[in-house]
Amino acid sequence: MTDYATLLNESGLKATFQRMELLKNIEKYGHMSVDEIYEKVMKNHPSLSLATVYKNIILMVENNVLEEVPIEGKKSKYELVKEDHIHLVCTECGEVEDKPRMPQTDSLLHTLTEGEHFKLEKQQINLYGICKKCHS
Amino acid sequence: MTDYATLLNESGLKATFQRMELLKNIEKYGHMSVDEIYEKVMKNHPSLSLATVYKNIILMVENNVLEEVPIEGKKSKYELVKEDHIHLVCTECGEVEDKPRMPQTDSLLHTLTEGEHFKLEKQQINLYGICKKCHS
DNA sequence: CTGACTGCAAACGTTTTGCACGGTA
DNA sequence: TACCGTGCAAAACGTTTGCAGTCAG
Repeated sequence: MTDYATLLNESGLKATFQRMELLKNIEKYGHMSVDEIYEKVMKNHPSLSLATVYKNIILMVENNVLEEVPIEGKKSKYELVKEDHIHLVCTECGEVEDKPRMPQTDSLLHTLTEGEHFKLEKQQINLYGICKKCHS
Repeated sequence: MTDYATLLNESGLKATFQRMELLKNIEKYGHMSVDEIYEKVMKNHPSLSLATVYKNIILMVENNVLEEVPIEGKKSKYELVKEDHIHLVCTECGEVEDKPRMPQTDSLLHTLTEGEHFKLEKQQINLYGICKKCHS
């Protein structure tokens, strides 16, 4: 789908096989922790080093290709950088689902920081609960 | 201020000196990471063990006395459980400030999960940016 | 008085680092 | 070809655990 090689190059990073595999899997599964990524990529590329995964995640976060999703009581997950959205986090199975952000939300949050001398850079909304699958 | 002994007992926990010191410091500073808590409490109680800090934070989170505040790229901070609010996180100095939550926000987020079969339990809003002090 | 809590030290898991080799541009 | 990226192993770090002694209820 996405052209990962171009994405990487435009972000100033070399397009190695390992990096493209990381991106492919993260896009496929949506949100993944470091070891989930490691396990998945290992299947097609068993010589992959966990150190490489760590180095590249840090690098791609710094270069705005990936974004960290910190989650209460669990290890952070990572997702491709995309337009602002909300996370539905299932407290049972740990799955994270994206929801589009309503425009009203945006203006509401901007209003909040106005007159606060707080230079807003980024918004992060996580809703915790039980997802469709687990709620039965 | 708050009667920590009562708070602890009502939560089913013994009111030890160490626990009350943790709570006193967390309330005083608002939001603290594990080692910030450890360092501060150590000053008045040098024999404190880091293991005790860990054990008690886990316990107090489980018993709804403390709440974890996960933050991008940093270690989680902990705060006293209180009514819903928004976090302003400074990306420069790391300080976290509370802002009261507007009622509209609440209904907006509830609306989002309606028809989603997502049983909403808890909302978490973090706004990242540069705070008053750092922005000069 | 008894079970729960503390401090210590060791164990454990996760993340980072240094280095020799290999691959991208 | 030059430099950046990879894999490996070791080191560093953060967190958890087990246990003997202590304390709150």
